[in-house]
Amino acid sequence: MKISGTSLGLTTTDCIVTLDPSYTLLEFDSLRELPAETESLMPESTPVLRQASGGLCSICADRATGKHYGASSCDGCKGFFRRSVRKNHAYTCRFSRQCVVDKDKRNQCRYCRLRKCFRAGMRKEAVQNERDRISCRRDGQGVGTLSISVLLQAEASTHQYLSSTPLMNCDITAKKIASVGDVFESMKQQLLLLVEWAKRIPEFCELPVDDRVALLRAHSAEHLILGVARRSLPYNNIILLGNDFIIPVSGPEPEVSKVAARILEELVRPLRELDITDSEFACLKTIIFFAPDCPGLERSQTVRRLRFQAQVLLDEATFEQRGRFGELLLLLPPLQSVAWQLVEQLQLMRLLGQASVDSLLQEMLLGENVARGAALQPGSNSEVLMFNQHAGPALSRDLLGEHVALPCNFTSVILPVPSSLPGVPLLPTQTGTDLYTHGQEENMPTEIANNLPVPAVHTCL
Amino acid sequence: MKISGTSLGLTTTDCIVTLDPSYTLLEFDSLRELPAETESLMPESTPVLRQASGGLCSICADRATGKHYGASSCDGCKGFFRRSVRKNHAYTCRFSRQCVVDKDKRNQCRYCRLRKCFRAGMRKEAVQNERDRISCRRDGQGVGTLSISVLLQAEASTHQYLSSTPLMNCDITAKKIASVGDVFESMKQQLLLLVEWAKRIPEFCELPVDDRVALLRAHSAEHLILGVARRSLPYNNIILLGNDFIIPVSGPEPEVSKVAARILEELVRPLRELDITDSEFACLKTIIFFAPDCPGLERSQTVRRLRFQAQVLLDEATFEQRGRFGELLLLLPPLQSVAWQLVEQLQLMRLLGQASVDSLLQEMLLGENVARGAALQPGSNSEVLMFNQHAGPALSRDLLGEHVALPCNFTSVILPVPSSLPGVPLLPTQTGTDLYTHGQEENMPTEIANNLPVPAVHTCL
DNA sequence: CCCTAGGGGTCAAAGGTCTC
DNA sequence: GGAGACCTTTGACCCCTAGG
Repeated sequence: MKISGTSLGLTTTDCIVTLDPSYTLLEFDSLRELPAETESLMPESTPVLRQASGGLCSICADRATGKHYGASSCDGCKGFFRRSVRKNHAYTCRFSRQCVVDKDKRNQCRYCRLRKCFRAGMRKEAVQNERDRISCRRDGQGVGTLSISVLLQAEASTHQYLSSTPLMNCDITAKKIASVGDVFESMKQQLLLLVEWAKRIPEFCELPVDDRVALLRAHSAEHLILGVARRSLPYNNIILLGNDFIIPVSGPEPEVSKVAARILEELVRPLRELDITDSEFACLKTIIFFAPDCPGLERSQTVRRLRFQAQVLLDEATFEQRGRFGELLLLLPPLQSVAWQLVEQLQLMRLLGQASVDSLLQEMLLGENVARGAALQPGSNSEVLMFNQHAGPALSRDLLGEHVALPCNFTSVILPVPSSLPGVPLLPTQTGTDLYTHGQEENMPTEIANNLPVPAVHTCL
Repeated sequence: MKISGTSLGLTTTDCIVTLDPSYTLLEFDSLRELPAETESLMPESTPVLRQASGGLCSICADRATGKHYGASSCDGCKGFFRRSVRKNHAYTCRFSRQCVVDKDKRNQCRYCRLRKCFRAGMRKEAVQNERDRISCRRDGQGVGTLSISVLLQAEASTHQYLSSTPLMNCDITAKKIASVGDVFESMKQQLLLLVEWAKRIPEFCELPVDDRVALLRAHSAEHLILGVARRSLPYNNIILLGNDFIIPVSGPEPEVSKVAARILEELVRPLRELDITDSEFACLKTIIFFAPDCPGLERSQTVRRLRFQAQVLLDEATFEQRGRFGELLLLLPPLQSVAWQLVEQLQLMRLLGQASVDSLLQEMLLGENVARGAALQPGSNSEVLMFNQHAGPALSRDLLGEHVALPCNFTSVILPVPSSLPGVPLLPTQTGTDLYTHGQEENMPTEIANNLPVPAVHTCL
């Protein structure tokens, strides 16, 4: 140490020369701090709070607040030294570098004050790097424009119907087992809520209408499954539908129970172990929703960015627990898998004539672009058989170069964000009402109704 | 008394201590792993893992004073973590949450420092409350034994055949377009390599044989796709098979090209944009491999832990780039989707009699538990039609309570870890040789051959 | 009985804040 | 923009205890 001593007063003789910015040439090594030891002799008996240390500042003889940077000093000299070193200030003495530095005159010559700081034993090495700020600027995190609060609000808005009926039948044993019709009914409700949910996300509303439709269709089955899994978290061996019906694992319908069992085992169980939070759920849903590989997407890059933002939000919401982010993302493959099985069951039931599939379900879940009430599009039978969310009609057409443009004449009817109340046909307060089949046109805003027939999803937007 | 400082500060903290709801909700005990220890178990050979040596703080690389709260760390990071958890601080990064945290800069961003504490394995549950010592709960089990170096070696061992032929035909234009037979041929090779790869992972070898078979079957199609995607990274609009044939997007076989197009678009492109590294690839493959939801798994929890270790390894390998970990994991759903389509194509081709599917392919890709040369198992036709990796025969039987025990009399022939050279029927040096069909029994180790007929996968183990 | 690892606490001296 | 009174954070250092 004492390297400064070696470079001792060599060049510092002319009075006008500015201090070397890096302070390496300073000769002030003749440290003679007098009162440094006094304080150590003093017992702690002095109850004076702050500048209790009985010493004096070895630079200006003000009351010292302790040792700073190597010298007993006051707060003023401490701050002065730190600022000088941090900003690498180069001061000049206007006189002959012999200025008096005391409590009253210490601000009259910075050059001489700094020189005295060094002489008193302050070392510039003791000044640290700038640190993080302490103050609290509560600004939301997030990379882009997506924010957790918006996502949480969107999520909350789609639950308002349920929560409005306070604690609606919390007793599971009192709930009725869902028939196939009840399941379809619930699915329709949830799909409509999904549309509502999406419309609460401004970034979604700014996409072209075709992209909006494509996104809504792309992973709707996964959203259904994810939603039902989450709703069922508090219960054991039971799936709770949105319309308050239940599906027991060992229910009457083997096809239904099969899917239910997988939901419970592969989704509910891990979700429960993770004890997923609302924020996490909101992010996960958004990640699933903004699917950049969704076929026919015009703004694929935008969607990719949105998904990126969502996954970074999730990462940030989970960083306290190592591995949690990954575990949450790793729920997506099984979710997709279960969703697939659900769609397959649907297809099968429709093929076997066991159920009439509503047009909304047909369009969103089965991926078919049907006009309401119109017949099935011809020529897609084999594709239905080997249905696959991605290889459905849309993508197949795409890959075969048979791209069929989605109807674009409905742009005018798109309501970017629901202004006040959701303008959607509402959820029934009592379950069991088929709110869509045959009864929907009347409930729709007239400007949409005028354009009938249109694919169902378009009418919801 | 010296309480002065604290008593003064009592009222001034509120603006900093913002309530972060997620902060208090984390209790998540089940997945507590300490992969931080993995590196202590492995030689220093891995160049990938920083935080390597045991004497360094895994947060800031200062000298560590021991393990604190679950991570080897210095006193500074220890104190920082305790204070942060105790006071429930919610920090904000002023930049983009990518701050470097090292000895010099660790105080520049508390958000990033705390985040790194968590990522390094610190757990807030380990911070005890004032003077009140709870159980000193030794972390006991759970030590992550998986290491990147082992995974990299396993990966390298399955490439040795290819790299032994130096730069084998780097000119793509000189390569031949694959016929359907060539594709099958390549798939078989790659599946055998997958078995070899798995056998290089000690943790895999310690699993019961039925679990090993189940894992090998579960996501084999995804491994094929992932491998081919990676192999094709350097090329444009072309899929490069393992046996050096190529599949152009606009090839003669529309069914094949369809899958190829998706591979290129949904996998090759993002992988190329990410510029995936060897370590990342190795982790990703392992994550896919250890699929805890795989039907019929006995040691499901063990597999889940292994996957957890793998995903934490990947997280650590990618932490420098924000969002990278998530983007990599988000490749898995499309990978699964493409794999599904591949399997569907296979099913279809077999149904239409366009190709004879080898028994290995049948077992591993189509999920059927067939004895070599035996006829198709009856009664699964409808299930084949709606094939689904999870809902395939095995799971269906399971769910229907028709669990068919896998043959367990082959335990004795299992070779835990390949001692020297892989003891598998080797890859042909020249392509086009069908090494499996009708010609395999002669190539197998005799003790396996004596037990014929057995499912193909068992014989490989 | 002692030793050690990893909990807990302390407080000098860094840092930052904010009004003149 | 600087000065400096005032408050927070950091981390080296030490104590304590259970498990070996």
